[in-house]
Amino acid sequence: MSAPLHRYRSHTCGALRKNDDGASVRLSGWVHRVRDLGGVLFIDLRDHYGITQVVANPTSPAFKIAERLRSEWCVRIDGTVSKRPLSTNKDKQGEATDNAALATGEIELIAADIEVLSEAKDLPVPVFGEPEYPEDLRLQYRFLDLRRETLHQIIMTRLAVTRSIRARMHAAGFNEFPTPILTASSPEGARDFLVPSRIHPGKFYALPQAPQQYKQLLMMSGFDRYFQIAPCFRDEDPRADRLPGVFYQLDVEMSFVEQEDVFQTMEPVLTGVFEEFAKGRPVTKGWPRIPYDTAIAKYGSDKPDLRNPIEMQDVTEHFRGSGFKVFAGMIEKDPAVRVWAIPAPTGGSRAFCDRMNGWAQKQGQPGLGYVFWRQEEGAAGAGPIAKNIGAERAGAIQTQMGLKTGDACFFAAGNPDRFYKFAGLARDEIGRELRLIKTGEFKFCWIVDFPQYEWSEEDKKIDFSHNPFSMPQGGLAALKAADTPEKILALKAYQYDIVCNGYEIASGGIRNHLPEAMVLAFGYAGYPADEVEKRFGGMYRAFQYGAPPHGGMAAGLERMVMLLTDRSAVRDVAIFPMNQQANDILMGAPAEATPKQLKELHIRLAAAEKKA
RNA sequence: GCGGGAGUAGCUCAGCUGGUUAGAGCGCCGCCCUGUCACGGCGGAGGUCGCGGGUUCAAGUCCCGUCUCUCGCGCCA
Repeated sequence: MSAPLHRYRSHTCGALRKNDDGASVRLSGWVHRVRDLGGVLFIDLRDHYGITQVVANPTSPAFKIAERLRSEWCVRIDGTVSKRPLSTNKDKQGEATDNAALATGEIELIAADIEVLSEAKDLPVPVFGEPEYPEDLRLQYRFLDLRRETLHQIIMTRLAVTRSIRARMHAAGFNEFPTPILTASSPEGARDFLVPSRIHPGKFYALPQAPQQYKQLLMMSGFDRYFQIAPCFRDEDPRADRLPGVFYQLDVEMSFVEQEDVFQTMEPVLTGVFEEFAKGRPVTKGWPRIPYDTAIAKYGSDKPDLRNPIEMQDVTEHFRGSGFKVFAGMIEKDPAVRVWAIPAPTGGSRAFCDRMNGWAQKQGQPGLGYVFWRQEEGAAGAGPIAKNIGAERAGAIQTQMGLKTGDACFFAAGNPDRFYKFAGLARDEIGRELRLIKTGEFKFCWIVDFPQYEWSEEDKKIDFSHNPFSMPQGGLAALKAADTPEKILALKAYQYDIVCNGYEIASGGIRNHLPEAMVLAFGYAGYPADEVEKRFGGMYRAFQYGAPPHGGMAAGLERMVMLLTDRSAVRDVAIFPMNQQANDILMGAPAEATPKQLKELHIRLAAAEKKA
């Protein structure tokens, strides 16, 4: 030990072990916790790498300084490593998160000298422990929140996931391309964040909602396989699974591929990433491909949680002309009306059925009809619907659904276009209430064959249902053959989602790369050819010069990390998230601009004009 | 834009059909304590009950308005 000590540390707080016994070392870190016993004082010293217990004895000059230390002061401590004399803290079964066994638990540092590097005020949010703290306070003091063990580890997991994705994508022959952040507004989709131009008065850049057009242009440019962990900016209201402002996507595009090629390439990448970070939790091998229509019919959702075993069935025929006048009347009046049966294994009690009925009313529905089967009535079942439809129909439903005594079945009737969502919600609720959803695993599927178009009730016109850049199945020929609104609405797209545990984690498609097909496709949605050329000028032009068939997908990074780290909100896995009002309350954004800035940008605010 | 929930000490929350000086735990401060690791013991400070108005002899509590946060719907190609 003849070399001079480093100014701040010879080791990290996670490094020392019992074979370092007797060594003179220097540590720097934060005061995690102080336990002052009067005659002896313990400091848990923490840095990124771990925690080391420091002991200050009253005979040491360090003792006086140690008595002053408070939580989260930043200090440098010199001392001698010592095997712990009595109890160690290595194998302890830690209950509290902060008190899990320490890797350094067999040693401690006998303090000889302590230097206070910087003091900390009283903490608005504690770093020690995991108490509930309001989110706005945590966001305002994000730097303190990030020091906390759990959040610190979540962020490290996020970084590791990102690293793993990059390695796997590179190994699969992809290259990572950065794409512009200041770009043109895209007329479809979410609201843009706009950036005013100083050089061009009255004109605006837009932050990309996704690098969609750039990645397609890279395919036109002959690069073959693109990926990027790309920031995406969308000015929409957030949700628990949707970040306000910015989120990151694993964005992928490949040339000369069909849908199956994208599946074969990406499924192993994502399965690999999930298995790497799942900590033993099972991950679906060989993801089922579920057509969109099937998903709606069986699960009432295009992002079904497959951990929930409930599968719905169509039982319309059992209610047609039945004594249950509400449903029978609906079926009579509108041929599109279907009746969903939502089986509820083990849900066969009046109390449970009533509870579900109450739940449906809270959702704004008139109720949720049901039949439940118990010993007394046999197949005839019990409950108001059972009485109305009679024993024969009730028995037929029981047979079709494969239900046993002690089970129940709920019924939702309506036009599928609008009503499937409620059936899906009921399926979720029943699964949750009956604890049928197996936690601790990752159930993946592909949702395929999305419709290319849908009828927009609001605009009274046909519109793209998902991605306008997707190629319809059957390509140009199918587009040309769709000469009626019915045929247009029946077109399926090479468009797919990856769903895991009820979350849409990726979305993609095979793109429409033919200018003629693009004009046709947009035309059906009401966009004239000259507008397509104007709005998507760069891409439309590129399509004229030998566009390769191509396709890809984009996967939400935060959603994947959220699932892997068992969080229920994507905000937990973002490093510096904004709050639900899209405020960055740590940095104070958005903020007012100075008059000088506004003038340079040729912006006059209505409020300022009023004052003037 | 719409609907649900919340707002009482720095934090988590209690506070009954309106009724004397608004409480507890954690945190903070002080004192005691030589083997703790959620250390322990004793004491203390700390409140415009989100804000504004109203009803009442009396409002944390009831009514109206408003603000903030949060969850969901709309929206999210």
